[in-house]
Amino acid sequence: MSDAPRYRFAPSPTGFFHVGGARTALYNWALALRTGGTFVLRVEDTDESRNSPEWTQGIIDALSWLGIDSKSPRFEGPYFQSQNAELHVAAALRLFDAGNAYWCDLTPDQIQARAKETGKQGYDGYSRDRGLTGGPGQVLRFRVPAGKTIVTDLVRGDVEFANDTIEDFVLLRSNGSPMFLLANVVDDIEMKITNVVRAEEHLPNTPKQQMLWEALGHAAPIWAHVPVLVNEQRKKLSKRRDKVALEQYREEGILPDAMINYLMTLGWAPAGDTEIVPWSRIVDEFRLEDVNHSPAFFDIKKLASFNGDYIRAMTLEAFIEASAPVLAASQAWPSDRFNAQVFAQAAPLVQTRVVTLSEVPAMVDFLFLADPAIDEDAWTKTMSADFAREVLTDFATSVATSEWNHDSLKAILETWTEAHGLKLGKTQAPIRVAVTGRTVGPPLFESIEILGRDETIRRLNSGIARLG
RNA sequence: GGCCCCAUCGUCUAGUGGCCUAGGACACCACCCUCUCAAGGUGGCGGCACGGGUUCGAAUCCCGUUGGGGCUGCCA
Repeated sequence: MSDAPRYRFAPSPTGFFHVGGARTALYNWALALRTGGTFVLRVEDTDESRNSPEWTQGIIDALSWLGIDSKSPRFEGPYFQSQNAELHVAAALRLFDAGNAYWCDLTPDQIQARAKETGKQGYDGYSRDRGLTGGPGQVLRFRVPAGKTIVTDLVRGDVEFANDTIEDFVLLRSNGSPMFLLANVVDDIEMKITNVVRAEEHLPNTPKQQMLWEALGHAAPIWAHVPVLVNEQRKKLSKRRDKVALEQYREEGILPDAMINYLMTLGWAPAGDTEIVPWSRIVDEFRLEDVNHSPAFFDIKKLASFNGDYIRAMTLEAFIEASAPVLAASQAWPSDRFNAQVFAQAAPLVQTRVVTLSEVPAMVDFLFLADPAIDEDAWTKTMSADFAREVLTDFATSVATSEWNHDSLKAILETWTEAHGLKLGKTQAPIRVAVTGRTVGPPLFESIEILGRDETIRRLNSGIARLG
C-alpha cells in the first residue's frame, strides 16, 4: 500500500470556509476514497495575519459538515505549516549550498526603480552573480535555470512555460522566514504527497514549484488544476463581493448533502440524465480527466433547487429532526409557545413547500402565535369581497359543531360555496387570512384541523370583529 | 503590458469525427392537477463565439481572430 496516492487539501485559515475551497476539498476526498489513498489536511498558517486557533477549528468543522471526517482512516492531519518553519529554512539553505539559490539585497523599491529604468517588469536577476553571503536585509532567491518547464496536468494536459518568463522568486524573506512557494513544496515532499489537486489560480505557480521539487531532488507530484468558481460577472468568487462562506449557507438551512452534490456538479457531471446523485456514486464515477476546463458560475438558485430536492427526499422523521434547530432558534414566536407535537402534525404540509430549512418557521408561525400576524395587503385584498363577512360568519357557526377533520371542514365550505354560486378558491381566501394572516401557506383545512376548533373559531370571530 | 488558461442554450453540463434536425438540469413561459402556495406531470423558449483549414463527413482535429478569466507580492 506504500504506493497508494496521497492527496492533500491545504487551506489558509481566513476565518470562514470558502465554497471554492469546499469543492477542492471534496474533489480530493472523493479521489482519496476511491483510490484507497489518503486525504491530508495541512493548514497553511505561515502568514501571521491569517493565523488564529479558532479558524482551524472552523476548517475542521466545515470539512466534517461536508462529510470529510477527520476521524476516518483515510484522513490525516491537521498539520500546520508554521510548525515546519525550520524544515523550510533548511531546505532553502540546501538550495543555496547547491547553487540553486542566491542572496539578494535589493528592496522592493529598488527593484521597482530598476524595472522602471530598464523598461522591463519585475526583478531582473541583478544579484545572481554578486556572491552575496546572506545577512540582515537580504532575501534568498531561487536561481531559475534556463530552458523550459513542462507541467503535466491531469485536467489541462501539458502546459509549457519558458523559464526566462519566470523571475528569480524569493524563497526566504529578509527576516529569514520562508515564503509560501517554498514552504508548500517542502511540506508536500515531507508529507509524501503524490497528487496535488487545487484551483486553477495556482497554475502560474506550478512551474516554480516543479523546479523546486526537482532542485530538492524529487520528482514532482501529479498536478491537477481545476477551474475556479465565478460570480455572475464571471470573476473569481471573492470574500468581499460574493456570498462565499460555507457557514452562511449552513445557517440558512442548506443541507450538507445538497451542497456536496451541487458543488460536485460544478465542472463535472455524473453519467446519465440526473445530477442529483448520492455521494457513493460520485466517489465511484468522479475522474479528474472528466473535469471541465472553464470556470463555473456558482448559482445559488440552482443550489436552492438541489436543496429542495433533498428536503423532499427526506423521510418525515428526518425532516422534523432537521427542522428542530431552526425552529428552536426562531424569533417568529415566543419560544414557550412552540409545541413539537403540533409541528410534527404540520411537517408533511411544509416539507414540499420549503426550499431551505430557514423557511420553515414562517410556514408554521400562525400555529404558535397567540394571534396570527395579519398581512395588511392580504387583508384588504381578500376582505373586500362582498361575501367575506358572510363566509366568515357562516363558517364559524358551522364548524362549531362539525366533525373535526379536514375533510368535513372542506365539505362544509364546499357546500356553502356551491350554494352561493362561487368557487372554493375564492371563498377560502377570507378564512385563510383570518386564521393564518396570509393568502398563501399550507393547505387550509389541514391547518385548521391542527389549529383546533376553539382557536379557529376565536380567530374567525376576531376577523369578523376587525371587519367592523 | 507580460505569462498562462478557457470558449456547447441566460446558467451548470452531456457530447471525445458519422448515433446530433446537439441530450439533461436550473431559471423562464404555457397547460394539466388543485382550497392558496408549493410539489408533481406535460409541453415550450433557448446554444456549438467568429473565420479559415483537415476530412467523404466536424460541436468534436489544426490555425487564426474575437471574447472572457487567472497570475504577475519579501500574501497564501
